[in-house]
Amino acid sequence: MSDRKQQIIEHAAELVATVGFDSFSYNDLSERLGITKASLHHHFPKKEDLGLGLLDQMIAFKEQKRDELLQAGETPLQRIEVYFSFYREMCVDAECSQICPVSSLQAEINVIPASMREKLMILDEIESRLVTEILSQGRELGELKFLGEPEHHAMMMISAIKGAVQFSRSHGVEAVDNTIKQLKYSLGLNPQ
Amino acid sequence: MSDRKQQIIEHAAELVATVGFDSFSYNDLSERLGITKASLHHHFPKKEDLGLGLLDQMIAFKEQKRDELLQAGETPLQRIEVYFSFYREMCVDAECSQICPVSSLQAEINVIPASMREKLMILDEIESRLVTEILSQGRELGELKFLGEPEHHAMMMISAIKGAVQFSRSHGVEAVDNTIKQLKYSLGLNPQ
DNA sequence: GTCTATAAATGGATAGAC
DNA sequence: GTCTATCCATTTATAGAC
Repeated sequence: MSDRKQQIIEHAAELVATVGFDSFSYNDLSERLGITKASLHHHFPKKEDLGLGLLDQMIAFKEQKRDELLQAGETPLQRIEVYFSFYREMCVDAECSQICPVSSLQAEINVIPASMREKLMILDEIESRLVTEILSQGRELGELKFLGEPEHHAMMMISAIKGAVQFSRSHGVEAVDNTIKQLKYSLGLNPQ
Repeated sequence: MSDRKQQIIEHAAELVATVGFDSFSYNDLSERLGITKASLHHHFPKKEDLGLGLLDQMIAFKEQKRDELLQAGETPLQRIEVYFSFYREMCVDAECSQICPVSSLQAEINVIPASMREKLMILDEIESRLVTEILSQGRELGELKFLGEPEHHAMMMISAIKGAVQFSRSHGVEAVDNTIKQLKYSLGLNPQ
């Protein structure tokens, strides 16, 4: 992947997280990058191509993060902390309020091309499996306590944390902080 | 409010829940209602006016639902069941997959007019207070068991259920069902 | 790879007749 | 209240020169 392509995708990622896929234009990218719209079309002929390129990148990034997290010598408890803080930083870091790009694309599911929907499902799968695995291991080791299937609890936690990030746009970071706190209770933890 | 205005708002609500505020056009509405774009502009000169009209309607609807729920002779436990089923039906009912219109607008927060953002916060407040109140009463009566502040647990629950509805677009209704199941555990309930 | 120029379609919005 | 007609800006996308 050329540097330029990479650069374009990075800005596209930011725009998806702030305004959504359908609401940003090649013109927005053109201004950010200082090149013309025509040049952008050279790299990604259709907006759909750009969307797919972005999703491929997101999949690679998520797989890498997952492998880092699972191969590091950390305990399930520490892993879940890292997972939480990833989302917490999402709403603090940016100048313009960002949400999880996956949430953003899910909200636009009836607007984005079908080809993008498929890749979106892959992304979901990776995260679901990751959290499910952490929860399973955590319960086996006695570090985490919860009732029901790890897979179901993972789904609830993922929904909650992503929903909270979206909510933080009107309620501030407290929405995320409080949600994380209660999710820790749901895992039998004491959120100090 | 004239019948026509009401009718327009209803279709706008559906479009916000399916494709989002920025992604539907007066042309979409025109086709659905069988009147021209110009006629739509007569009722709502700017799209922002339509958005505000819709939000006012949503606020009124939510206040009414809240009053019904709180004044009915039901227990907190039954009320929380009604609350859950409201969101569950959201992803089953529609021909085209819908999400909570509030979630949809939150995802577009950097795109919608500032005047709409204010009304969106009011909507959030109503729901937060409602769930907080149900949880408070439920714990006092011993029907519900959870640690931490009712307000914080409410925020987590709201984020989770709305996030799950959004997730159901790629994961099916099970995302919502499983999330509800685990949320019940978090309230000390046995989700049969 | 980047540019200028331009096409074709769509979006929000207005003027004025009926 | 609804229509036709029209305006202007924006958006996606292409052709072809450098």
